[in-house]
Amino acid sequence: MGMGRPRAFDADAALDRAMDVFWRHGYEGATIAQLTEAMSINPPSLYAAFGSKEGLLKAALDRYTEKRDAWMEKVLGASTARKVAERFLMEHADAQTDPANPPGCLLVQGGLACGTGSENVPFELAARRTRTEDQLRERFVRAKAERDLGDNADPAMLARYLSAVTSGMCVMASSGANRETLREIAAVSLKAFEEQTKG
Amino acid sequence: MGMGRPRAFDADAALDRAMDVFWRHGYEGATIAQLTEAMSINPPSLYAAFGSKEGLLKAALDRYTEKRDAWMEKVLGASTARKVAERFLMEHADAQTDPANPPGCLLVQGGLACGTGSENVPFELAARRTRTEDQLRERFVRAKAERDLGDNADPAMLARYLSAVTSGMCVMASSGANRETLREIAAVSLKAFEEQTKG
DNA sequence: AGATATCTGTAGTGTTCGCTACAAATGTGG
DNA sequence: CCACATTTGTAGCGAACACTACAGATATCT
Repeated sequence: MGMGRPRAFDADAALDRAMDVFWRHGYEGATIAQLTEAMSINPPSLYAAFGSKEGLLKAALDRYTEKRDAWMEKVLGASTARKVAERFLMEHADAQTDPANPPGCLLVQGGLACGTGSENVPFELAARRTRTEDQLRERFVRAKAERDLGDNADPAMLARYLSAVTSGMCVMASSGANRETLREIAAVSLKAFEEQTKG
Repeated sequence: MGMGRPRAFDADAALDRAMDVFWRHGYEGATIAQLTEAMSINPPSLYAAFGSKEGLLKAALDRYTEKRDAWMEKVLGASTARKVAERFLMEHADAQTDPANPPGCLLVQGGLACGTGSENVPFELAARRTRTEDQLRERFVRAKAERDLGDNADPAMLARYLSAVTSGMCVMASSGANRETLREIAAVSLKAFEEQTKG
């Protein structure tokens, strides 16, 4: 028994192309025609590999999360909670205005509100955003144990605050805010973070 | 010559219904069938009154902006820049979790990224968001003239910061954040605002 | 080499989309 | 009461949507 004709395209490279389309047009705004053209494959290959449009999105999100985890490891590796916050905010400002990608972040631009039948998509994106928030919170819990953060610091609230600010930066980036503007917002937010860890 | 059969529905009430659908499902996720059903009219009435789906969105946004302007007048009427920021942030936390509306804000949930042919929609929403930011900035310029804010305060940056935070709160609200959570974020942001106006 | 299993490209499928033709209905002005 | 202008409901338009049947191509395993 044979093992069948091998796949002629690289799945990860194709997912990177799909990510770009979902990022630029949102889940519902992206059409199969645009996706297959960007991925340089035909519809049957897409459906054989990923099952459905939503399956393709999930696969693209998995790949996005992989990259993001590597990035977060670097951010969370900073020596203090304050430096973690600074890296997180500043690198977000840069990433969201990186000309190599559409503006903002796939987890926000992908779709906050979707039509009937795609209700799962916003949930899926929210779950990935929550993952980042959880990683931050756990890092701040550690900082508290290490006496880097004071006893009255609230790791969950600090993580939520940083998550909210970066989500807001996504919205600004999607309407054309430049890198300098986002960095200013990040700088103000960092001061808020510092204030919050003093009290 | 006669004046024709009069319209049998109230346009403003219909727009309120349409707003809700766009808000909940986004521009692209909202279908004409859902809109007409919510508005309790038939497609020809919709097209006679608003021209197209995009025309309906713009009309709904105009109505939304009207209400928002009234709301902003109240916010901007506070006696100091700090109180303006506090009202702006706290009332946003409440409005975005008001059970009378879908979570978040129409100007964000409506669609940050859209498909080919609807590129205008994100621009339209962004323009309305910018309006709010402009109103805040002008209020802070006034506060500076009144010696309420110091000479080194940056009205444009303060306005952008508040705008970014409330946009971020929209994203959190859309994924289920409750009122208390948003108020906490607002409180942290208010401290950042205060810090920024001291330096 | 031959049998088998999977992929690929062509060419569609049925459904839903935004939108509209048309005729009946309903008001105004003369 | 009559001509006219506009709206209303029914019914359906062409186009675009996500998705797939099918046949030929290309690999593996015996």
